[in-house]
Amino acid sequence: MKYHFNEIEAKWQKYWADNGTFHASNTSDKPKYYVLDMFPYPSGAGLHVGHPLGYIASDVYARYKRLKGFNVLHPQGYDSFGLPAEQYAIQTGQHPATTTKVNIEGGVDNQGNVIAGYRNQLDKIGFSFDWSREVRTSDPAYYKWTQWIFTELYNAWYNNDSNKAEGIDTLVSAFAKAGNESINAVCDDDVTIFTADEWNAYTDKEQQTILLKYRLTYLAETEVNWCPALGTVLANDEIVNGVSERGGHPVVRKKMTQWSMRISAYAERLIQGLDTIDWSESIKETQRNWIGKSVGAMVSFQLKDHAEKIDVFTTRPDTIFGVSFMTLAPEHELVEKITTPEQKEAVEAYIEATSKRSERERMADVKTISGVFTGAYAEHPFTKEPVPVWIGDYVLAGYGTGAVMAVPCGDQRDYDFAKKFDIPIPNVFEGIDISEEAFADKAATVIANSDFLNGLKYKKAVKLAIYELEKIGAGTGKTNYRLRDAVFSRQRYWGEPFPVYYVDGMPQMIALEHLPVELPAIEKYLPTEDGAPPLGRADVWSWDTKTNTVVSNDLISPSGGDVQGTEGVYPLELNTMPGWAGSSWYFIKYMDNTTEDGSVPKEALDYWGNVDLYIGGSEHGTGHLLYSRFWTKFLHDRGYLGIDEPFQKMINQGMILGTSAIAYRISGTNTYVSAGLKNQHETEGIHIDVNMVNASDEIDIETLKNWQPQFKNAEFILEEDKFVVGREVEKMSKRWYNVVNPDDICNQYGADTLRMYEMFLGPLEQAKPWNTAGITGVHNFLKKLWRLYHSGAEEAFHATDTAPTKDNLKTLHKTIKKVEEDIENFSFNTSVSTFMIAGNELATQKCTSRAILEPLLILIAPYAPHIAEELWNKLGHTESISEAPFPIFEEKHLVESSKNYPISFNGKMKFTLELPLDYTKDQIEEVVMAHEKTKQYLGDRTPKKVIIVPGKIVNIVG
RNA sequence: GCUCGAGUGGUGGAAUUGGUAGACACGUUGGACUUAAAAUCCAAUGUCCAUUAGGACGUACGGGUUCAAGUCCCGUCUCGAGUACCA
Repeated sequence: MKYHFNEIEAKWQKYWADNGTFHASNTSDKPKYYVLDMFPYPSGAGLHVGHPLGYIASDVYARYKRLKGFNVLHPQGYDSFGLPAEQYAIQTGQHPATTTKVNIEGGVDNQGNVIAGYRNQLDKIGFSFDWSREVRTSDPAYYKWTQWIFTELYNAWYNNDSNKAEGIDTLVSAFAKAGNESINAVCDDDVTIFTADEWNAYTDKEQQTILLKYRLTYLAETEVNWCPALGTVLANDEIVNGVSERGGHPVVRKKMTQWSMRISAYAERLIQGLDTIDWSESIKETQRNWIGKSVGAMVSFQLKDHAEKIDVFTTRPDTIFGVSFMTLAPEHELVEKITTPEQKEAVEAYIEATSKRSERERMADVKTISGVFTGAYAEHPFTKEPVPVWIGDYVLAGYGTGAVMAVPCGDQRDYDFAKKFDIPIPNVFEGIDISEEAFADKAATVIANSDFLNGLKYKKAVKLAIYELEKIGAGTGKTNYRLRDAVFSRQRYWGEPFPVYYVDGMPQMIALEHLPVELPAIEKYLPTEDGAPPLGRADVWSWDTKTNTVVSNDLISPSGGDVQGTEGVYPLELNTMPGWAGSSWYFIKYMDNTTEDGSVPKEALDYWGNVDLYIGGSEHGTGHLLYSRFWTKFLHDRGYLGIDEPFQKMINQGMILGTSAIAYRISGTNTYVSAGLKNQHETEGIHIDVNMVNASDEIDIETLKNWQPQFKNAEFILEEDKFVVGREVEKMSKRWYNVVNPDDICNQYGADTLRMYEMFLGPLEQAKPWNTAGITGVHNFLKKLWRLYHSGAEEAFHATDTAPTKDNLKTLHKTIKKVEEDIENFSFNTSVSTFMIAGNELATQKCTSRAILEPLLILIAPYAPHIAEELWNKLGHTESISEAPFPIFEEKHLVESSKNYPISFNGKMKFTLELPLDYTKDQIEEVVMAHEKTKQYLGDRTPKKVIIVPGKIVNIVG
């Protein structure tokens, strides 16, 4: 009987769906295990073979954990809000909800494109997902809770004393009792001190304005990254090398009133938490860099002839006596005020010139040193000497205070600046030559020429400097973080609407019982003519506070302006939330998707806890993975979650690259040469579709001629009657014609082959090229496996109750041991090899024993579940193989009585010798030395030494 | 520039604690079966020298430690990823 994988796979996929085989229960005596994939954005292009790699790995692990007796939660869903659907909507006029649905469920869009649908593609691969828990972030039932979390963040502040987020009401009552002086909160820099009496005398609007400076999500005019091409603002992590991550469009700085998330409040806990989770060191390092913690001091320099002080942050307060000038960012607010009339022209010209340079130019051009003297002087806090104040664009407005105390002897940038403008470079290091470059080695620092710091090493000097600064009121120890608050508004349509309306310009939250606030219908998915976001086009987009519903804008008081809302109807927020909003908590929603109101009951939260294993790409290192951790910690603080970290262990799968096929065309002609002949001509490489090329890199000329018109009348120079193409490894992309569709692979070889081959390609975390040619190896293995169970007459199913032989048992148990170790270490590629070896050995042994064939199937089931189910069923089982227990390894079957010792001479293996394992060193030496081959290799030399490691090796030295 | 990771046959890769380098596959070559092809099966396959027996070399490069190094140490080169005036 032949291995009809298509029939078998369809049959078992249907069985799993019909029987709810992989439905996870929220109550179980078994230990829980939560395996999660980063959910996909359902794009119209569908999946290529690179996408399911991580899903296959997590599926193997999930299935393995089930066999090991765990209650496994393995859900899947869609991150279905986002830019591509909206861009497509702008182009085609289709509602993004429609195209998103087609992209997930399959169908034909109104452009006539046939879309396979993510769900259909995923189903073909045979994943053990519990689809009853599916989430879609664009589903109102889902984003209701995204909106709710937003309101919770709004109604919270961060108390540094308790080191957690608290309800805003505790802050309000503290203000009413004692003002804000003793409040130790994370808040905006510009809050002023007020007393309880002052607070109580403020109008409601004044109070609300102050509270916005404390809330964990807040409305503020901030300088944002505006991308004109996309018509929206972007978060820092959405910008790569000064251009937008999506599309590569230029980004400019612009002041706008936007919602922000006070993630900076969690900077320290986000760093500390990394020590408690099992993630790769590289991604932890990425997060640490992004958060950018630096410990140092704030120092104030009093300006001469001005009341203001310049505050600077420094990590080297120990070098304070080395300060010979200060530099402000050109955008610094004091620049205008302190510039002297003589310098005014030069300063203004400089500011003008730098503001014209884009972020990108500034980054590309680090070498050029530029700056201008303001004419102003500050006073050194200790020496009282005048310190000239310069401006320079090497100081960034966005980091620290936008000003630095320049210590040219200890900082290369300050050094270069001082050299260029002939500013003195006082040396504050003992025994260090600074005539060539600055000296920045903290460990080797001994301070000199620095009054009370003389002779001290780095650590002590820092401590003493801070102590003295505090004593004279000129500074204090401070830890600074690079992490900025995250802008949370997007001027887009296809995102979560904010549950916010405005009364007299002040934001008001819509209560949970009235959520979700659903996206309104609009005509066109573009900004309005006067520049408002797309939601500005909605006619029914106002909040009626009497009915708590969204109503027509016409119901806002017709007089408009300041007296809006006289009817209790107010305008709703026009921005939507960013792409990362929905993905910041989706792993929680999977824990229960059955409740009427969509809430996740506490029992489910407590039972599943955090994700035990998270698999996904490392490209989300500074976005999704940071925001999810932030929201988890926040929800933890507010008592909604018991866990403090969302993802306990994470594995980042490597990218699967395409192996492009290149045909070589002789330059200036329409003649193509086979790859072996290309060096005889001047040629250019033309990408051709990899799906037309066979395993030997040959292509049929007729196929190529029919592929694209340009080949129709082309000439071909063959070698040995064959036309061979070149190969190149590059990113899998339509552009290079190297995309391989998993559906095609499933049809031609089967899902089990696809699954095993993806695992066989190489280590999970490593980037590796896909080459369909190699798939026959894995496919042949599955065919061999099938024959192992069909050894009867006419290849009918055949399994016997005969006792297994010693060799059978040895093969089986060796396999159990290796496969179990491999899965635990996520070394899936080596376990596929192990199966092949086991298959080959058992075939050689002509094993038909049920006692071997049954456990073998269980081992293979996580990798090739369909064939395993089919054979398991044929063996007489009525339950799914996923209910079976994982076989137990027994050492006794592997115990050997002898070892094939390698015999080396001076470390080089020359021959092997089979010897009993219970031989002592002396016995081994005796046999080896007496062996004729030893004498042959030794010749007339006398061995100096014989190294014997029993059970391992013999090495004869001499 | 800095941080991290990686360099092993024609190709993907294996070697988990220093102990037989190249498992398992792909590809290639030869053979069996077949009218033929496909499928299947068998054998060979790191490089070089040699008719064989066998020998030499070999894990990016140069050193070192060790009886023994792909593995440990020092230096160099190349590639990839992240980050980039962070005070």
